This record gives sequence, C-alpha cells and structure tokens, in this order.
Amino acid sequence: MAMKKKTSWSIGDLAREFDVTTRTIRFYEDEGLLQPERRGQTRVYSAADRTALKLILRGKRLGFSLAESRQLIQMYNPDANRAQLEALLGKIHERRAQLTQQLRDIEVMQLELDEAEQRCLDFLK
Amino acid sequence: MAMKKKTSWSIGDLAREFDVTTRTIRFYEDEGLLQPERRGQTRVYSAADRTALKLILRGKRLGFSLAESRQLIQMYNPDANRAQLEALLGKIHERRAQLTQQLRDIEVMQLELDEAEQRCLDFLK
DNA sequence: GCACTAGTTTACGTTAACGTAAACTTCTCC
DNA sequence: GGAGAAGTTTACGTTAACGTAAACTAGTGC
Repeated sequence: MAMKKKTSWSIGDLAREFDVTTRTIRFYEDEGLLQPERRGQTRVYSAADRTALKLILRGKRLGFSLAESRQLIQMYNPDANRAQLEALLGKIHERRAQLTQQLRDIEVMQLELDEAEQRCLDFLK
Repeated sequence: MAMKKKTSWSIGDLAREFDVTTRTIRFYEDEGLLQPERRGQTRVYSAADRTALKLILRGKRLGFSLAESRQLIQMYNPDANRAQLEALLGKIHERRAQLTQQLRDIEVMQLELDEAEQRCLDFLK
C-alpha cells in the first residue's frame, strides 16, 4: 500500500498538532517567520513552514526570542552570498556558545533541585 | 592573615558583578524577589539576596519568568508548613521535567547547528 | 435554505520586564 | 564650600508576543 505522507497543512492542523492558537501562527507569518501559500483566501502550509514552526517553538522552550528563532530558520536555507554565509557561521557559533552556557545552567539547577527536594523531605520526616 | 569574606553588598556592587542595572535590582525588590535591609536610606544586600539574584539571572538565561524564579527562590528557604512543602515538592518535579525537556531541545539544536554549519562550509568551498 | 465549522481581515488591548527622565539627598575629596 | 559620585523616589514610556473581539466569507451536511 502506498505510503501517504502529508505534504501540506491547514492552519488548524498545525494549531492542533503544536498546541498553539491560529492567532499565533498568523502572527509568526506577519513577522516573516512563516510563508504559507494561498488556495484562494486560505493559507496552505508546506513542510518547510511546519519545520520552521517546530524550530520556533523549540526555541521558545529555551527562552529564545522570535528574532533569534528567525536566525535559526535562516540557517536552514543558506540562500546567501559569501558575506552572508560567514555572518551565518558567526551566529551559529554564538548560538552554540549560548547552548553550552544553558547546559551548565541546567546542570547546576538540577543539583540545586536535588538539594531543595532533600531539604523538603527532611522537613517532612 | 584573616580571610575577609564579603557579607554585605551595595546595589552598585551587585549591578557591577552581575552586569545588570540598578533599576533592575530595585525592580526585583518591588516584585518581592529581594529583601535588602536599609542603612538609613541606602539598601544593603545580604548573601541571601545575592544568591537570589544569581538564581534569577540563571533562570533568565533559561527563559524562566520572574514568577518561576520566585518559586526557585522559595525552594531555598522552606519556611513552610506541611501543605506548602508538598506543594513545593510538586513544583520541584515540574521544574525538573522542564529542565529535562530543555536538555533534549538543546541536544537536538546542537545537532542541527552542526548540520547548518556543515552546509555553510560546503557552500563556501 | 440554513445552521455549523473553519477560515479570513482589521484593530485595539494586555502583560512582563524593565528603560528613561527628573528631582532630590548624602558622602567624600580637594 | 563646591563638584562629583552613588544613592534615593516617583512616574511615565517602551517592546515583545500574543489575546480578544467584531464582522465577514466559503464550504458542508441534512
């Protein structure tokens, strides 16, 4: 039987899948982060749009601004000349440095949560 | 020679050390996250305040809101009754779950940055 | 033909987390 | 005793990231 892979989505599809409002999705389009096509009035989202949305939301969970996520999305389609590509490499390094810092922060925080939990349990016993 | 450990700080001290403005520090006080004493008019910050500030800023790097950081700070001084302690344990578990998710997000994103960098380099070569 | 359901545009509202400016006090240094 | 430097209060301003409401259109089921 033929594999049917979805290749386009409605705004409602995406809203449900990622648990955001349609308002949010349209807002991201206004900000230039998504570029759905139109079938008449209605927006039709491609796999690229879906990926971009996934990137944005993952970024949000890590505290990224939309401006930062915009850069992440750009990294996916290097449609660029030499200068832009080198700028992009710079941003990639910045992001990596930030992620490294976040990893450290998470480790520390996990240890502190362990201690906090222990203190709680001690008090309760 | 006697170890001199700093035990109190001015608002300027903290602002310099953590690279934030004094406005920000006063704002955190307004929000109830810091509780400096006063020497006359002037605020005097304790080691506990300094720790709280450190928590807030680490939280910020991970995208935490001040409300979430407020909870983190509370975990440091379980001044609480049984019910509150159990609520606290719940929040600790929530935070831990979030951190775990963030770890996953970071791993994925690091891989994607690797790929993005490779694509850039390919284009440049 | 009519009620749903899902989509659309337009526009004003809201919240968090500070920034910025003005006007004042207190201490120190020369 | 005057000029900085660091502190203070009060208050209005700003930006990001959507929420919310109103009024409209287009397909679908019976």
